[in-house]
Amino acid sequence: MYSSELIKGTLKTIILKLLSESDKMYGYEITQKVKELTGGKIQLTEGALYPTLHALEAQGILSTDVVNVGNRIRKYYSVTITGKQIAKEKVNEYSDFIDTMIFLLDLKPKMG
Amino acid sequence: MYSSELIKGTLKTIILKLLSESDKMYGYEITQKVKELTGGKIQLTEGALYPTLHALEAQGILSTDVVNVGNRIRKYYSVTITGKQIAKEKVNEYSDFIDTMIFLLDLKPKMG
DNA sequence: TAATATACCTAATTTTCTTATGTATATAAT
DNA sequence: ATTATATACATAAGAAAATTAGGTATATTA
Repeated sequence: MYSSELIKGTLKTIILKLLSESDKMYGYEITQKVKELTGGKIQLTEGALYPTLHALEAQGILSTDVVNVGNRIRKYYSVTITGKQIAKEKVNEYSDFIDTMIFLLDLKPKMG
Repeated sequence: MYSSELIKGTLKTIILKLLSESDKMYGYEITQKVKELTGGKIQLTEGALYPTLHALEAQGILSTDVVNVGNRIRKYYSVTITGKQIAKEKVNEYSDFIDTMIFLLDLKPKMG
Protein backbone atom coordinates (compact mmCIF):
# COMPACT_ATOMS: atom_id res chain seq x y z
CA MET A 1 0.00 0.00 0.00
CA TYR A 2 1.23 3.42 -0.94
CA SER A 3 1.00 6.32 1.48
CA SER A 4 -2.44 7.77 0.95
CA GLU A 5 -1.27 11.15 -0.24
CA LEU A 6 0.16 9.66 -3.44
CA ILE A 7 -3.16 8.28 -4.56
CA LYS A 8 -4.86 11.63 -4.16
CA GLY A 9 -6.08 13.07 -7.40
CA THR A 10 -5.88 9.81 -9.34
CA LEU A 11 -9.26 8.33 -8.44
CA LYS A 12 -11.30 9.86 -11.27
CA THR A 13 -8.67 8.88 -13.81
CA ILE A 14 -8.60 5.28 -12.59
CA ILE A 15 -12.39 4.98 -12.64
CA LEU A 16 -12.71 6.49 -16.11
CA LYS A 17 -9.95 4.33 -17.54
CA LEU A 18 -11.41 1.08 -16.24
CA LEU A 19 -14.93 1.99 -17.32
CA SER A 20 -13.68 3.03 -20.74
CA GLU A 21 -12.33 -0.43 -21.35
CA SER A 22 -15.27 -2.48 -20.17
CA ASP A 23 -18.88 -2.12 -21.13
CA LYS A 24 -19.98 -1.54 -17.55
CA MET A 25 -18.78 -2.09 -14.00
CA TYR A 26 -20.27 -1.69 -10.55
CA GLY A 27 -18.57 0.02 -7.63
CA TYR A 28 -17.45 -2.98 -5.69
CA GLU A 29 -16.18 -4.56 -8.90
CA ILE A 30 -13.98 -1.53 -9.52
CA THR A 31 -12.38 -1.79 -6.09
CA GLN A 32 -11.64 -5.48 -6.66
CA LYS A 33 -10.28 -4.94 -10.16
CA VAL A 34 -7.92 -2.20 -9.00
CA LYS A 35 -6.78 -4.30 -6.05
CA GLU A 36 -6.13 -7.24 -8.35
CA LEU A 37 -4.34 -5.28 -11.08
CA THR A 38 -2.06 -3.53 -8.58
CA GLY A 39 -1.35 -6.55 -6.41
CA GLY A 40 -3.06 -4.86 -3.50
CA LYS A 41 -0.88 -1.76 -3.76
CA ILE A 42 -3.87 0.45 -4.52
CA GLN A 43 -7.06 -0.23 -2.59
CA LEU A 44 -9.87 2.19 -3.21
CA THR A 45 -11.94 3.08 -0.19
CA GLU A 46 -15.70 3.08 -0.51
CA GLY A 47 -15.96 6.46 1.18
CA ALA A 48 -14.00 7.96 -1.70
CA LEU A 49 -15.30 5.77 -4.50
CA TYR A 50 -19.06 6.11 -4.19
CA PRO A 51 -19.21 9.89 -3.87
CA THR A 52 -16.92 10.18 -6.90
CA LEU A 53 -19.12 7.85 -8.93
CA HIS A 54 -22.15 9.91 -7.94
CA ALA A 55 -20.40 13.12 -8.95
CA LEU A 56 -19.37 11.72 -12.33
CA GLU A 57 -22.94 10.62 -12.90
CA ALA A 58 -24.27 14.05 -11.93
CA GLN A 59 -21.88 15.55 -14.48
CA GLY A 60 -23.26 13.31 -17.19
CA ILE A 61 -19.94 11.49 -17.63
CA LEU A 62 -21.32 8.22 -16.32
CA SER A 63 -24.75 6.64 -16.56
CA THR A 64 -26.17 3.97 -14.29
CA ASP A 65 -28.16 0.80 -14.60
CA VAL A 66 -29.46 -0.76 -11.40
CA VAL A 67 -29.78 -4.52 -11.48
CA ASN A 68 -31.06 -7.03 -8.97
CA VAL A 69 -28.71 -9.94 -8.43
CA GLY A 70 -30.55 -12.40 -6.23
CA ASN A 71 -31.82 -10.17 -3.45
CA ARG A 72 -28.91 -7.78 -3.66
CA ILE A 73 -28.67 -4.55 -5.63
CA ARG A 74 -25.95 -3.85 -8.11
CA LYS A 75 -25.48 -0.43 -9.67
CA TYR A 76 -23.66 -0.65 -12.97
CA TYR A 77 -21.84 2.38 -14.27
CA SER A 78 -20.88 3.02 -17.87
CA VAL A 79 -19.27 5.93 -19.67
CA THR A 80 -21.69 8.07 -21.64
CA ILE A 81 -20.92 9.26 -25.17
CA THR A 82 -20.07 12.70 -23.82
CA GLY A 83 -18.06 11.01 -21.10
CA LYS A 84 -15.89 9.05 -23.50
CA GLN A 85 -14.18 12.17 -24.76
CA ILE A 86 -13.62 13.44 -21.23
CA ALA A 87 -12.29 10.06 -20.13
CA LYS A 88 -9.81 10.10 -22.99
CA GLU A 89 -8.67 13.60 -22.10
CA LYS A 90 -8.28 12.69 -18.42
CA VAL A 91 -6.10 9.68 -19.18
CA ASN A 92 -4.04 11.63 -21.73
CA GLU A 93 -3.52 14.45 -19.28
CA TYR A 94 -2.40 12.04 -16.59
CA SER A 95 -0.07 10.32 -19.04
CA ASP A 96 1.48 13.68 -19.88
CA PHE A 97 1.70 14.50 -16.18
CA ILE A 98 3.54 11.26 -15.47
CA ASP A 99 6.03 12.01 -18.25
CA THR A 100 6.63 15.41 -16.67
CA MET A 101 7.10 13.88 -13.20
CA ILE A 102 9.50 11.25 -14.55
CA PHE A 103 11.58 14.02 -16.07
CA LEU A 104 11.33 16.30 -13.04
CA LEU A 105 12.25 13.58 -10.56
CA ASP A 106 14.72 11.99 -12.96
CA LEU A 107 13.08 8.57 -12.72
CA LYS A 108 13.79 5.55 -14.86
CA PRO A 109 10.51 3.80 -15.59
CA LYS A 110 10.74 0.01 -15.61
CA MET A 111 10.34 -1.45 -19.05
CA GLY A 112 8.17 -4.54 -19.42
CA MET B 1 -0.81 23.66 -16.63
CA TYR B 2 -2.26 20.44 -15.37
CA SER B 3 -5.60 20.36 -13.61
CA SER B 4 -4.81 21.00 -9.99
CA GLU B 5 -6.05 17.67 -8.69
CA LEU B 6 -3.22 15.82 -10.45
CA ILE B 7 -0.51 17.71 -8.63
CA LYS B 8 -2.04 16.92 -5.26
CA GLY B 9 0.15 14.72 -3.15
CA THR B 10 3.32 15.29 -5.16
CA LEU B 11 4.52 18.49 -3.52
CA LYS B 12 6.64 16.95 -0.76
CA THR B 13 8.27 14.57 -3.20
CA ILE B 14 9.16 17.39 -5.61
CA ILE B 15 10.61 19.55 -2.85
CA LEU B 16 12.67 16.73 -1.37
CA LYS B 17 14.00 15.64 -4.75
CA LEU B 18 15.15 19.12 -5.75
CA LEU B 19 16.70 19.80 -2.37
CA SER B 20 18.45 16.42 -2.40
CA GLU B 21 20.26 17.37 -5.55
CA SER B 22 21.39 20.85 -4.64
CA ASP B 23 23.15 22.00 -1.55
CA LYS B 24 20.40 24.43 -0.60
CA MET B 25 17.50 26.28 -2.18
CA TYR B 26 15.06 28.94 -1.04
CA GLY B 27 11.32 28.81 -1.54
CA TYR B 28 10.97 31.16 -4.44
CA GLU B 29 13.90 29.46 -6.15
CA ILE B 30 12.09 26.11 -5.90
CA THR B 31 8.97 27.50 -7.59
CA GLN B 32 11.08 28.93 -10.43
CA LYS B 33 13.12 25.76 -10.87
CA VAL B 34 10.00 23.60 -11.09
CA LYS B 35 8.40 26.02 -13.54
CA GLU B 36 11.54 26.01 -15.67
CA LEU B 37 12.07 22.24 -15.62
CA THR B 38 8.44 21.52 -16.54
CA GLY B 39 8.07 24.24 -19.14
CA GLY B 40 5.47 25.94 -17.00
CA LYS B 41 3.33 22.83 -16.73
CA ILE B 42 3.77 22.66 -12.97
CA GLN B 43 3.65 25.92 -11.06
CA LEU B 44 3.81 25.60 -7.31
CA THR B 45 1.64 28.02 -5.37
CA GLU B 46 3.16 29.80 -2.42
CA GLY B 47 0.17 29.00 -0.23
CA ALA B 48 1.01 25.33 -0.60
CA LEU B 49 4.79 25.61 -0.71
CA TYR B 50 5.60 27.60 2.39
CA PRO B 51 3.43 25.66 4.84
CA THR B 52 4.92 22.43 3.46
CA LEU B 53 8.47 23.71 3.89
CA HIS B 54 7.64 24.72 7.46
CA ALA B 55 6.19 21.30 8.16
CA LEU B 56 9.23 19.51 6.77
CA GLU B 57 11.45 21.71 8.89
CA ALA B 58 9.36 21.00 11.99
CA GLN B 59 9.79 17.30 11.29
CA GLY B 60 13.56 17.68 11.15
CA ILE B 61 13.72 16.71 7.49
CA LEU B 62 14.83 20.17 6.41
CA SER B 63 16.99 22.78 8.11
CA THR B 64 17.06 26.48 7.37
CA ASP B 65 19.60 29.21 6.95
CA VAL B 66 18.32 32.77 6.75
CA VAL B 67 20.44 35.12 4.66
CA ASN B 68 20.19 38.79 3.87
CA VAL B 69 20.47 39.58 0.18
CA GLY B 70 20.60 43.33 -0.09
CA ASN B 71 17.70 44.38 2.08
CA ARG B 72 15.67 41.29 1.31
CA ILE B 73 15.47 38.10 3.28
CA ARG B 74 16.15 34.72 1.82
CA LYS B 75 15.46 31.52 3.71
CA TYR B 76 17.57 28.67 2.43
CA TYR B 77 16.43 25.11 3.01
CA SER B 78 18.60 22.03 2.94
CA VAL B 79 17.97 18.37 3.64
CA THR B 80 19.24 17.18 7.02
CA ILE B 81 21.12 13.91 7.43
CA THR B 82 17.98 12.27 8.80
CA GLY B 83 16.04 13.86 5.98
CA LYS B 84 18.22 12.38 3.25
CA GLN B 85 17.00 8.88 3.96
CA ILE B 86 13.37 10.01 4.05
CA ALA B 87 13.83 11.95 0.81
CA LYS B 88 15.21 8.84 -0.87
CA GLU B 89 12.31 6.75 0.38
CA LYS B 90 9.75 9.32 -0.79
CA VAL B 91 11.18 9.44 -4.31
CA ASN B 92 11.46 5.64 -4.49
CA GLU B 93 7.90 5.23 -3.33
CA TYR B 94 6.68 7.69 -5.91
CA SER B 95 8.71 5.94 -8.60
CA ASP B 96 7.08 2.64 -7.66
CA PHE B 97 3.69 4.31 -7.61
CA ILE B 98 4.22 5.68 -11.13
CA ASP B 99 5.15 2.21 -12.37
CA THR B 100 1.92 0.90 -10.89
CA MET B 101 -0.13 3.67 -12.48
CA ILE B 102 1.52 3.13 -15.88
CA PHE B 103 0.54 -0.52 -15.68
CA LEU B 104 -2.94 0.14 -14.34
CA LEU B 105 -3.75 2.79 -16.94
CA ASP B 106 -1.84 0.94 -19.65
CA LEU B 107 0.32 3.95 -20.49
CA LYS B 108 3.34 4.03 -22.75
CA PRO B 109 5.95 6.27 -21.15
CA LYS B 110 7.90 8.37 -23.65
CA MET B 111 11.51 7.32 -23.89
CA GLY B 112 14.08 10.11 -23.99
C1' DT C 1 5.90 56.04 -11.82
C1' DA C 2 3.60 52.06 -12.70
C1' DA C 3 4.08 47.30 -13.44
C1' DT C 4 6.47 43.26 -12.80
C1' DA C 5 9.65 40.39 -10.36
C1' DT C 6 11.64 38.92 -6.15
C1' DA C 7 10.74 37.06 -1.43
C1' DC C 8 8.62 36.00 2.58
C1' DC C 9 4.14 34.80 5.19
C1' DT C 10 -0.77 33.44 6.93
C1' DA C 11 -5.85 32.68 6.99
C1' DA C 12 -10.31 31.42 5.06
C1' DT C 13 -12.22 28.41 2.12
C1' DT C 14 -12.59 24.46 -0.87
C1' DT C 15 -11.55 19.97 -2.41
C1' DT C 16 -10.64 15.38 -1.62
C1' DC C 17 -9.80 11.87 1.04
C1' DT C 18 -10.04 8.75 5.50
C1' DT C 19 -12.48 6.87 9.08
C1' DA C 20 -16.53 5.51 10.97
C1' DT C 21 -21.01 4.08 10.67
C1' DG C 22 -25.24 2.11 8.74
C1' DT C 23 -28.10 -1.34 6.09
C1' DA C 24 -28.56 -5.89 4.11
C1' DT C 25 -27.74 -10.50 1.78
C1' DA C 26 -24.58 -14.54 0.72
C1' DT C 27 -21.16 -17.64 1.74
C1' DA C 28 -17.51 -19.97 4.26
C1' DA C 29 -15.66 -21.52 8.55
C1' DT C 30 -16.02 -23.27 13.28
C1' DA D 1 -26.18 -23.20 14.41
C1' DT D 2 -23.49 -19.38 14.60
C1' DT D 3 -19.78 -16.41 13.68
C1' DA D 4 -16.80 -14.28 10.43
C1' DT D 5 -15.97 -12.81 6.01
C1' DA D 6 -17.40 -11.34 1.51
C1' DT D 7 -20.53 -8.90 -1.33
C1' DA D 8 -22.89 -4.38 -2.19
C1' DC D 9 -24.77 -0.19 -1.54
C1' DA D 10 -24.63 4.50 1.02
C1' DT D 11 -23.64 8.78 3.96
C1' DA D 12 -21.52 11.85 7.42
C1' DA D 13 -17.92 13.71 10.48
C1' DG D 14 -13.44 14.90 10.48
C1' DA D 15 -8.67 15.37 8.66
C1' DA D 16 -5.43 16.58 5.15
C1' DA D 17 -3.81 19.19 1.47
C1' DA D 18 -4.53 22.26 -1.66
C1' DT D 19 -6.43 26.96 -3.74
C1' DT D 20 -7.52 31.60 -3.35
C1' DA D 21 -6.88 35.77 -1.43
C1' DG D 22 -4.70 38.77 1.24
C1' DG D 23 -0.62 41.04 3.58
C1' DT D 24 4.35 43.07 3.84
C1' DA D 25 8.37 44.76 1.52
C1' DT D 26 12.38 45.54 -1.80
C1' DA D 27 14.33 45.56 -6.66
C1' DT D 28 14.05 46.09 -11.35
C1' DT D 29 12.11 47.12 -15.82
C1' DA D 30 8.98 49.70 -18.87
